[in-house]
Amino acid sequence: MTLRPYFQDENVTIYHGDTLDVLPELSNIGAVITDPPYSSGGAFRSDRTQRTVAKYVQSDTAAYRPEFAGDNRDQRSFLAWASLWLNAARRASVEGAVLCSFIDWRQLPTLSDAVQAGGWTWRGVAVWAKKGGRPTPGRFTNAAEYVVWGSNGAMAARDAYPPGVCFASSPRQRDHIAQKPLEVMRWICGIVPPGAVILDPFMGSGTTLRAAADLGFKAIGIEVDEQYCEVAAKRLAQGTLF
Amino acid sequence: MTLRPYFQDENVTIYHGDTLDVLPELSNIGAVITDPPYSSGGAFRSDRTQRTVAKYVQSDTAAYRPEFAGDNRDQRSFLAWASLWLNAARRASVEGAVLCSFIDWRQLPTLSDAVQAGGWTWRGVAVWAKKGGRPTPGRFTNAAEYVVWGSNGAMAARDAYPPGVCFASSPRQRDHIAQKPLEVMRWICGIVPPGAVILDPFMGSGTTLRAAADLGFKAIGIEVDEQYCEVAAKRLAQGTLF
DNA sequence: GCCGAGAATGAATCCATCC
DNA sequence: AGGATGGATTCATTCTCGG
Repeated sequence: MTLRPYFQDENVTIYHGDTLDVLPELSNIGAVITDPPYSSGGAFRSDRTQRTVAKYVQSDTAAYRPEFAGDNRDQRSFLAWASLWLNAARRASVEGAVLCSFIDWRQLPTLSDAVQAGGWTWRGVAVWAKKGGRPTPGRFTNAAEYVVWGSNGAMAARDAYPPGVCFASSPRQRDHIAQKPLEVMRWICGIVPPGAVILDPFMGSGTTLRAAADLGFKAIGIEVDEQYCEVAAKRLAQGTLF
Repeated sequence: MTLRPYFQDENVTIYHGDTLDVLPELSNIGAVITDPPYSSGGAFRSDRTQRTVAKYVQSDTAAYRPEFAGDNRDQRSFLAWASLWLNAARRASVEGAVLCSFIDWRQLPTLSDAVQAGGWTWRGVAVWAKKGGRPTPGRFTNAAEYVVWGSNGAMAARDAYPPGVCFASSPRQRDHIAQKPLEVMRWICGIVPPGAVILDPFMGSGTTLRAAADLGFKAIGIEVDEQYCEVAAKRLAQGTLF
């Protein structure tokens, strides 16, 4: 297979395609930072298999945001699939590479299993504590997302001390339902060794690449949905910061 | 078996004994709030089986704090044991009772399994974000503990909206290595329906009972180690707040 | 420019209906 | 009976707008 980038400049490369097809073609990755589909959202299977907009977007008046793919797996299938891409991403990575994957509370245990099944050493959990968040009567407000992180074997010592918890609001203006704040992705990049190539196998609107490029890293993104490839390419070409 | 309290006043009862022996004698519990031994503290069995003081206390000049029991289980054994006490605690609980158990990142997935194996409905994860925390070079600072929470069947609706993240420092002065801040236990009590009896099956130095009593709840504590029964009884008798 | 009031929004959850 | 659908609910934070 020969890969042709959807977009490329001196720092950033975007591939349009399924992650499991593209990953085997890559190598020399120093850090995998990503926000995969959670396949979450509700106690019942019928809730989880809704469209992503129905599951995750509450307001009718919210600006239109398109669906995203791959968010309808059941628990066992999510584990198997996550183990696959995590293993493929590790094989593309150098010894000592870092992995950071976002997840919600419901899939955190399953993802931690998948990380280890994929051959990574699980090293901890970091927390994005959201300001705001939707309250539910009589329950704890669901106000955090989690970053399961680890490494491909031993990690080199390094003089950096990224905090374990980041307080930040969801971005007001978004191209993707699950878009992360730039501030949060910059925080995660604090774990990356200088000079490492950063890979996001579920690029979405490209916040990881934007943060990586801003911080002087080279970065590669993979995205299955062409409309998000376009959004990300525009964002990176324009240097839009939000 | 007849239970004789180690300590009792109008709001609080302490039983000295193994939780698995005492729980079958209890009933009418409205909330289980506890901080069990994590059996964590290292990637290897030889790390986990150190004495608790060696594992968790780094400073030589720290005031002497006694060992605590039940912290040496491996992963599978932890799951089996946690499922046992969680099930026993649920059997002592009323329909709709709430469960909150502290845990660290390493055992969070296992505890979430045990909660469900014990018959509780898993409803989420709340976060205690610690101020400070010990930085490690090149890693995310391990600066959070987690509260796996759920209920015994359906929960009654209630007009309360406890936050999902609590930001608080570890107590300066501690009688127990794993002692939680009173502020954190008060926060957790925000999920408890008015009038519920609160149970802590791993009482330790009694912070849960102290917070519960301060907020007007009746509370029951179980502790296997007599010296902690004494510490907690003193704390509750004196009304010491820290 | 600053401040205060009003409005919008969030990877949500539950439950009654409908098929 | 069980899956799918749709509506109601909630508050901290942030944004907008006017004075």
